[in-house]
Amino acid sequence: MTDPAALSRVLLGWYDRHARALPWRVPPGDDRRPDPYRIWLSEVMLQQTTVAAVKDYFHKFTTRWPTVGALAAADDADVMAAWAGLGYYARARNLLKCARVVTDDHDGRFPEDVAGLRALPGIGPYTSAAIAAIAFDRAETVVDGNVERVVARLHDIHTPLPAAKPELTAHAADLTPNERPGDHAQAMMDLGATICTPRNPACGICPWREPCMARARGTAALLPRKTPKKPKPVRHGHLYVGRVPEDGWLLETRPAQGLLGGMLGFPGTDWTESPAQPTPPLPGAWQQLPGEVRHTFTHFHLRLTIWVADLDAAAADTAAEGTAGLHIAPKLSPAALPTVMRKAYDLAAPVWSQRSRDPLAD
DNA sequence: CATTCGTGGGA
DNA sequence: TTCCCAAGAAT
Repeated sequence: MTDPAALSRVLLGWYDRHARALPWRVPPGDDRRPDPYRIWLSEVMLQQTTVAAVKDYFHKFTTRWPTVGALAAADDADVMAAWAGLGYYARARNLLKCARVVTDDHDGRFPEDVAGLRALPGIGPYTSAAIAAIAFDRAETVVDGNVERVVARLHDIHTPLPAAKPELTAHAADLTPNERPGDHAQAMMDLGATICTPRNPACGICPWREPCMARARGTAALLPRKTPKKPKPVRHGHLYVGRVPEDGWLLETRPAQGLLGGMLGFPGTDWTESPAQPTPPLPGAWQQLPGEVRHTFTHFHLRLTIWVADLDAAAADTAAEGTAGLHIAPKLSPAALPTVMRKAYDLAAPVWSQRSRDPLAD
């Protein structure tokens, strides 16, 4: 059974019985069409992100912004704050750009073809095919990490990624049916997520256990091969958590480009491999906290020294005006911070709650 | 083609 | 502790 049509038929049969229930999914057999806005939003959130991590954010976004038009009208800072903690913040910036293009230039409706979708901010080869297939039932081929793994095993392909990508894509395209292409795409990803997993694949209950070449040769768990990744260097920096009476905080909105771009955070030094000199963002009685904040990004480990100070409101306000993005916020919701900044908050905040219990402490 | 860009959970 | 990785896109 290596006929692609037969393979897809078997896969769809499995999907009809085992499709995962997901907040953005219309179950197989349900005649309703998915809402393209919800499919787009979920696919962007799911880029390099687990279903478990996405669920609460998806609910929060669709409740607060039920339509693409509502999202397009949102304030940038509100969307960035709502995305805080999910990571890859360029996605949130592009999400807003895309919502505004769709609203302003496409009459509030998403393009239904891959080319039109692909032209939108934050929508690449994977996401354009996913939206076209799932939301509009186009016979497009979706290739994500799951599909790469499933196809590499089905055909026992040992070429390492990313060099193997074209070959894997060709095989995936061969499997794509003209009937129910959206369900086929989701079935491929469900199979990879629940059966054909990276480690300990459950080959014994796989609907493709018979045709799978890697299972026959005992190589499934070794695939797909990947070129080794470079080690992560350690970077160091200083971060300054300043408080202003009564409930104010010294914060910065980071530049729109680069790491944590557009996100709220505490000011500090650059993060470099050789430890930098402490350099406060403005004058004050800065005190170094014991310990440090450790955080790992995609391509480096970070160790931050945290400094705290009580600042004079008027002086801080004046001084902050001299630096782009720096400002005094009347209050702070830690949930609006990216995780590395929330770690700094968690380390620094007890300093003041301790002082309020014991005013004589200094 | 290589690099940049987050985070949390699991082995 | 450390490593891997998860429905990738932009440059």
